[in-house]
Amino acid sequence: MPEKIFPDIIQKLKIFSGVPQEEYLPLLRKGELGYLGRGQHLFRQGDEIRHFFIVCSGLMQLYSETPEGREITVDITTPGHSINKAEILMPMSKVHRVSAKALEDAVTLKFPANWLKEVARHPNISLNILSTISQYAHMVEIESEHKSTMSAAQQVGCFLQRLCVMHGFHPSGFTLPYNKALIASRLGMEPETFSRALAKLRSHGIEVRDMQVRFTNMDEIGDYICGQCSITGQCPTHSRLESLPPACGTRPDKLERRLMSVND
Amino acid sequence: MPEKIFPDIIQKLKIFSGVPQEEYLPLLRKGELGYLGRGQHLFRQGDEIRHFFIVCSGLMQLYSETPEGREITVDITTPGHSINKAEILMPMSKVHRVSAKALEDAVTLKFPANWLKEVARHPNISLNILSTISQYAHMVEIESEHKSTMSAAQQVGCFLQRLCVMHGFHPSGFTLPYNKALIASRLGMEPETFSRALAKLRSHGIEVRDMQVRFTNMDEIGDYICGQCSITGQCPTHSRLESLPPACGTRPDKLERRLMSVND
DNA sequence: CGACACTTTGAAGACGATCAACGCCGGTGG
DNA sequence: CCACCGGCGTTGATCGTCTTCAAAGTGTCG
Repeated sequence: MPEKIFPDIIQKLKIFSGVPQEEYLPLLRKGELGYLGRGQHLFRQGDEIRHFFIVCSGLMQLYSETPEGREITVDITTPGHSINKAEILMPMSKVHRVSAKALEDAVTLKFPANWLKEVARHPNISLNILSTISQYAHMVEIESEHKSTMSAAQQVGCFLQRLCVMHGFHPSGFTLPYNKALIASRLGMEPETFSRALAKLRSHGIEVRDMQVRFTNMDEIGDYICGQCSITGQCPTHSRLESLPPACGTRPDKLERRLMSVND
Repeated sequence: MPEKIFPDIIQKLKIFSGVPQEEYLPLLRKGELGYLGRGQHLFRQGDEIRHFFIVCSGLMQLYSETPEGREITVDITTPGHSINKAEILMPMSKVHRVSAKALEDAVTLKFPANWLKEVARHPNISLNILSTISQYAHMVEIESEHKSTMSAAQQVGCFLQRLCVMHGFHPSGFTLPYNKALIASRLGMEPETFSRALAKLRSHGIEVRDMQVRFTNMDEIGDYICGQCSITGQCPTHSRLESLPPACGTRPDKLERRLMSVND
């Protein structure tokens, strides 16, 4: 009876949003609760894909390792999110491309892979899954873009703001939900670079001391995060942070090309 | 009657695979043919999302522009692929995040956005859409990872091999389907960097002269492209290219950490 | 032939990764 | 209670890679 143990989580599952409880509770009950200690793995890169998971409590880190031992954090999931949708629904992948590790004691609901394929035949649920995968793809695309266009400081600034929005924190003061080394790895940079980025951001209205984050210049933080960056409204990052020395200066010829392309 | 004009394309549409023709042809006929000259836009960054497209002929470039006029190529679609699935199925995005431009004269089938939402209620079609979006997300994720772990030369090598597989080219000699500047932009690097990367690759069994690509060392090119890189089989890139000077040397402490983590 | 787009090559500079060292803290054990 | 240790974060110095700027080579097309 997972809905008895984690009522708040279970009621807000995105993949079941809009589906009546009496319809999806029986489906959910087919899941098996699993308990993980901090540092334990849910699965590892290279393991066969057998299960679909919903995280009920605890943070999970999805990461991949290069042959040389470099570790890249692909995603960090919070309770209520699911793991493995995309891999299971992609016909030709049989093996996990990433490892999943508990960053703290965690509880998961585990389903056989086929369960998801069955459930996905349900039109409403299928649309929900489509929507979350699309959203994820969107986010990855944007971050990838940022990686080639923004300096480390800009990326960090953008990330902190997204963090604030997505977790519903208060911009004038919140605590980082995980440590800095992890965030750095999540952003594909070294801890040293991350640290130096924070230093640069202080003069731009983003203050981080220990684990405490504070955005000043609140007037610029409006509806939060633009289409460029993630969701809706105006983007404080792209306006505020552009005064940071950009990763690379603008090449005038590109600017010209852009202006010329207006009238084609 | 699009199926009369582009029979080969229409019969191989991924979103309809496994669905009987008599079922999807009526749906397809609701589409409207559109003709684009080279350089014309299908839509632009910031436009409202109104349509779903299937490319029937011609290459389309999806790209986004930063405020400074830098142009990032997000994707290049070949005939038979669709454009806009993810954006339409993501509830909160109302506006295109990227522009779509014809790289050559092109023909598209155009559907109202709602058409896709309707069609997606069809269980088979919905699974097909899920699968293609998952695959796309997967690819973006991998390339993003590559961006932080591989040198420019390694990325280019990896890309060329994927190109060869995905387009079904013969590894011992094929022609680049689009120019080098475009590939560079696709990989998020400058044309100069791309050019220098090709020079480095020559001593590693990948020869590119003008638009002609030739892989030597064929014995290493097996089933092509590993789970790390994209699809199935063995990955020539990760084995062959690791003798290239890596982007950054391996840090022994990380290697140790990795070896230690084997027994937890 | 000359204009133009594309590619290549060289030289300089900027940025991030790396290496090393230090400060800070919480926990452990004497 | 204090000394020691390991994990974490910061800072400084150095180095490699990619970007940038500049210039020259190649090809196509009018």
